Parts: sequence; C-alpha cells; structure tokens
Amino acid sequence: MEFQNHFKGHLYEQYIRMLHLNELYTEQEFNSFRQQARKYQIDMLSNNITSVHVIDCIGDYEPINHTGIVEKMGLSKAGITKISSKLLEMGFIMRSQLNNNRKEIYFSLTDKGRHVYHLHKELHKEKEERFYQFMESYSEVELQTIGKFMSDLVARAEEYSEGKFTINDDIKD
Amino acid sequence: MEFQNHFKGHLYEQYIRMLHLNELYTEQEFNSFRQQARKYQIDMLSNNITSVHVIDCIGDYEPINHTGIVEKMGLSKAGITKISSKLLEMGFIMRSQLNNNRKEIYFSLTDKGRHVYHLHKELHKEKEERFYQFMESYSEVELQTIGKFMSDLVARAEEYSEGKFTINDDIKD
DNA sequence: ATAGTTTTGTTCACATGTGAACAAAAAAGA
DNA sequence: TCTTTTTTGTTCACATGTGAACAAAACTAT
Repeated sequence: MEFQNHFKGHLYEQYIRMLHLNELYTEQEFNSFRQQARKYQIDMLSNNITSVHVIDCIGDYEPINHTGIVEKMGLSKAGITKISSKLLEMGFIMRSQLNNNRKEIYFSLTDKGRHVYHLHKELHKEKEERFYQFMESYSEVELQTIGKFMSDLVARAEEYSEGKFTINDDIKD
Repeated sequence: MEFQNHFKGHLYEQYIRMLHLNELYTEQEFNSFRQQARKYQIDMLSNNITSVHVIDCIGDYEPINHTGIVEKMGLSKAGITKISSKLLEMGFIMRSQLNNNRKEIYFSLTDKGRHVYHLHKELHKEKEERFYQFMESYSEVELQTIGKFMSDLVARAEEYSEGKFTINDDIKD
C-alpha cells in the first residue's frame, strides 16, 4: 500500500514533468526552425513561432480570410491583423478579394511564404519520425496501453471543460 | 503492416492532442482559481496566473530574494521586478533585508498572500487527486508501462536539448 | 585598504497579444 | 426597396513579458 502510493505519486510527478518539459522541447524545435531559416537566408525577424503558424495555417487553407484564420488558430482578431500585416509587409503572404466581395480579404502564400511553409512541414515530419522511432522500443501491448491512456486523458480534458472547445481544436506544434 | 502504421499515426495524433489540450485544461484550472478567489473576496485584478505562481514560489521558499525567484521560475529579472512590485502594492507579499545586506531584497507572504498560497495549493491537491482517481481504471502493469513511457519522454526531451535546462526545472502548473 | 569584478535589482524601449469600440460592407427582413 | 442586423476587419489603449544598459552593493584579490 505504502509502495503503491509512492508509485502513484511518482507517476503524477512524471506526468507533470512531461507536460512541462514539452514546452522547452517545443522551444528547442523553433530554434531548429530558425536555424534552417537562416541557412536558406529567410529572415524571420522575430523570436516568435506564431507567425510561422499563421503561414502554416494559410498554406493549409488558402485562400483563407481573416476570420477563417482567427477561427482555425484561436487567436484574437487584433492579433491576426497585426501578424498578417507584418507577414504581408515582409512578403510571405499576399491579399486578394474574391467573388466581388469588398469586405472579406483573402490571404495566400507567396513563393517566399511557401518556402517557409514547406520548411515548417518538413520539421514537423521529422518530429513525427522521431516520435515513431521513439515508439520502437515498446511492444504492441504496451503501445495499446499508452494509446488508451492518452485518449482517456484527452477525453477527460474535453469533458472537464464542458464543451468549451469542441470546435477548431486544430493541432498545433 | 498497413494497420500498424495507421495505429502509430493515431498514437502520434493522440500525443499531440494531449499536449495541446493540456494547455486548455490548465487555463480551465485558473478559472477555478479565480472563482475561488472571488468567493473569498480576494481580488486578483488580473487574468494572469503568473502572479499566483510567484506567490506560490515565495510561499515555498520564503524568505527568498529576487534572484532566487528568477532562478526558480525561469522568468526574466525584469518580469519579476514588475510582478513583485505589483504584488507588493496589492499587499500579497512584503519585503525585508537580511544580515545587514543592503543589496538583496527578500520577499515573504503577508496573511493575504498566504491565503492565496493555500488556495492555490488546495487546487493543486485537487488536481492531483483527480489524476489519482483517473489512474484507478488502470492495472498495475498498465501503470508501469505508462510510467516508463512518461519517464522516457522526459529523458528524451532532456537529452534533446542537451543539458540546456538541467537546473531549476521546478514543476509548474 | 583599494581597485577591479561580480551580483543584484531597476529602468527603459520594445515585442506580442488582448478586448472593446468602431466603420464599412454584406445579409436579412419588412 | 429600404431599414435593421450581422459579419468582417482595423484601431486603440492596455497587459504581460523580454533583453540590454545601468547603478549600487558586495565580493575578491593583491
């Protein structure tokens, strides 16, 4: 019993630690991205990954309008205005109007933007590959258990926040 | 083979989703905190959890100086100056000098701050309890597997960032 | 002791992101 | 058609956090 409690406490600690470390892991990934970008002489002019996510989003859904991006990304309207203005100015994206509609502004990628888009996708693929490799050391049964655990965690989180974010939970970094 | 690949892809998706949902889960937790705070008529005057973390940190290590907080929390010096000034002004913490040292400033909690501290700890305990309850549905063997998985993930993240954050990785929310 | 160095904390300009108020265009109703 | 409502995107003031430059105190070594 004593041992069991200790074990559970340990597991919880690992859980918290895993979530925490993931932030740093993600940060590290962005460093790789910047490094790659430097290599290809793309100046991102910022320590911020969000612009890249916006480029990613536009690349996935182009042509997509302002509101579309807001909904896909879960950022504020004002935030998207700022970022898209900057990306526009820097030549990563371009604007256009569609269907005689003078209100909605649609964005799509320029060649420069597409370069960044592919770079980002590439890094994501590498991340995914690393994860697959990581999984190699587990048996089928273990992976089943782990899969169930994660699904259950997701379900619990969704339940806990009572339908507050059922839509537009697109996968981020 | 086909099935296996699909399964792995699914697992990766769950993994990403789990990490993502955790952010929202955490946000939800802060909402609980604010709700409790309102109930006890503590005005936090902010939508930001960081101040509460600073209170938590000071409560854990008081008396602790500016630099100590910076190291424990991984925030910048400037950030801590801002937050502690505010907390001071709002009466959650107090300053003192120690050992005839006129350079270092030590912080500790006021009664008001201690109230917040306990509230926060309480919510954390509840979170922990929920996690233990969540674990109930797994067998010993399964929990062993899950524990190993998480440790391995942590180790991998640490390795990946090559000793870049070996110190002061205190557990956060 | 004292000169040089390190530690500590503040201040500043800046970057990122938010919500509220707003204006223009489109959609919906009558 | 004409009025009202909704949608769309911008602007503003604000909050949070950062790095660099700085000043004061403490430490180190000669």
